[in-house]
Parts: sequence; structure tokens; C-alpha cells
Amino acid sequence: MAAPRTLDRTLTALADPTRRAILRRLSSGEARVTEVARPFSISLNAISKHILVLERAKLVKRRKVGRDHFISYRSEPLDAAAKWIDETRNFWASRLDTLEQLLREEDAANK
Amino acid sequence: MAAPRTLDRTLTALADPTRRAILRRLSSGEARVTEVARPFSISLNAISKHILVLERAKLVKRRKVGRDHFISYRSEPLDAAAKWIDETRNFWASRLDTLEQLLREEDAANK
DNA sequence: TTTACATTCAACCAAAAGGTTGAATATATT
DNA sequence: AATATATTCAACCTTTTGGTTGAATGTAAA
Repeated sequence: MAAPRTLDRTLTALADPTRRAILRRLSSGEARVTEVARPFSISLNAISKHILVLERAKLVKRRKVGRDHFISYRSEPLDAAAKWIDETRNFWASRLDTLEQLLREEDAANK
Repeated sequence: MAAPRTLDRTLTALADPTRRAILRRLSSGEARVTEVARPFSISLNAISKHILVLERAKLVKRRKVGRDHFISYRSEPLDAAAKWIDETRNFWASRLDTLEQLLREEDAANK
């Protein structure tokens, strides 16, 4: 099982709309930091920080070539997050079934 | 489509381990705020705030009976988050296929 | 009607988040 | 060698977050 902090980082990174937009922006492959930043109205430095957050969450990879840093998407954290969410939903689905069943039994006992 | 802020709130709420633990704690049905707080080492007030965050994200529901507030889990936000993550993963799966294909073609052209 | 209990409100605090600007660093270009 | 470009680092600011403590509120129990 991955350290829980990994999930924290993934969800925190994804919770910000600017960062989600940055990820989408990488859909055509690698992009340099300046290219990533272009469509946004905030400063290049702010984008640089967002990229760092994504990088720490392993949602992007950085490939340095000379002065250029090529940023690209990594799918693993999203896979792991999907797994966690699915497991949690399954956990709840069974719990809710059980609760519903209990209510039904209780109901039958009171008839 | 749900307002994007909804997703922000869901992911932000889920990004905190204490709040994820609180959700799990609700698996046996409703619980009063004090009951929710019991296993945690932080103050009741801190838990009360966490519950408020979960409530704003609609991850829990509150039913007031006299002085007791009964907190229970709501599944919709997690369903919506799962949907978003799946869509995003699909989006990426097709993009990555395309990129890989491009590389293969390029490779063939250079043979 | 006092007293106890469940919960929130209010004020406060330290640390983190998200932004800014300006300087530093490293690499390209002329 | 000088200049331009790409990026980060550093300092700073404001707002938010996650926590605290103490008081207020509302309800239940003695």
C-alpha cells in the first residue's frame, strides 16, 4: 500500500483548478514551463510553483534539456487515486447495504 | 455538469487524512459529533471544524435532534469525484495512445 | 431551577498556500 | 564577450487552514 501521504499530495494537487488546467494543457505531450504558462493570466513564477506541486505529487515529470525544462504528464497517481476512490465507494456500498438491511429487519420485527 | 468548485471542495475535503478517517468512522451509520471525535487526539472543536468542511463538501449530512447533531455519510460527492477521475484517465489514455502512435510512425519514417 | 451536557461561536495563533516582484543562475545566441 | 532567454530562488504579502482555549447557546436531567 502506498504511504497515505502520497494520496494526500495527489488529492491536494488535484484540488486546485489551475493545476488541473495545467495537466490538461499537457495533453499534446511535453511542454516547456513557459509554454505551459502562456494561456494563464498569473505570473510565470506562480505557474512554476504549481508545476513544483504537481511534480512533488508525481503528476508530472520534468526532463531538463539545457535551459529548457520539459514537463509531461504521469498517469500513476491518478490511477492510484482512482483505486482509492473505488475501494472507498465499495466499502461504503457494502456498509450502506448492511445498514439498509438492518433497518428492514428492525421494521419486520416491529410489524 | 456540476460547478467545478464542487470538485475543488470534494478533493480538498478528501485531501486531509483526519477527514478521511472521520468518514470511515461513520461506517456504522450516524454518529454524534462527540462520538465522531472520541478516537482522535485533537480537540472536539477541531473535529467540529473538520465536520463543517465535510458538510460544505456534502460528504456528510447533519440531522439535529435536540442538542445532538447526528452526522452521516453521503455518497454523491465521491461518486462525482470517481466520475471525474475516470473521465480524466480515459482522456489521458487516448492521448497517450495517440502520442505513442505518432512516435511509432516517426520511427517508421526514419527507418 | 440548577446543573450537566452537546455543540457552536469567537478570538487568537502558527504554518501553509497562492500570489507578487526582483535577483540569481544557467544556457543560447549574436 | 555581450546579450537574450528559460527557469528558479528569495523575500515578501495576504488569505486560508488547522489547531488551540474560553465563552455562549440550547437542551436534557436532577
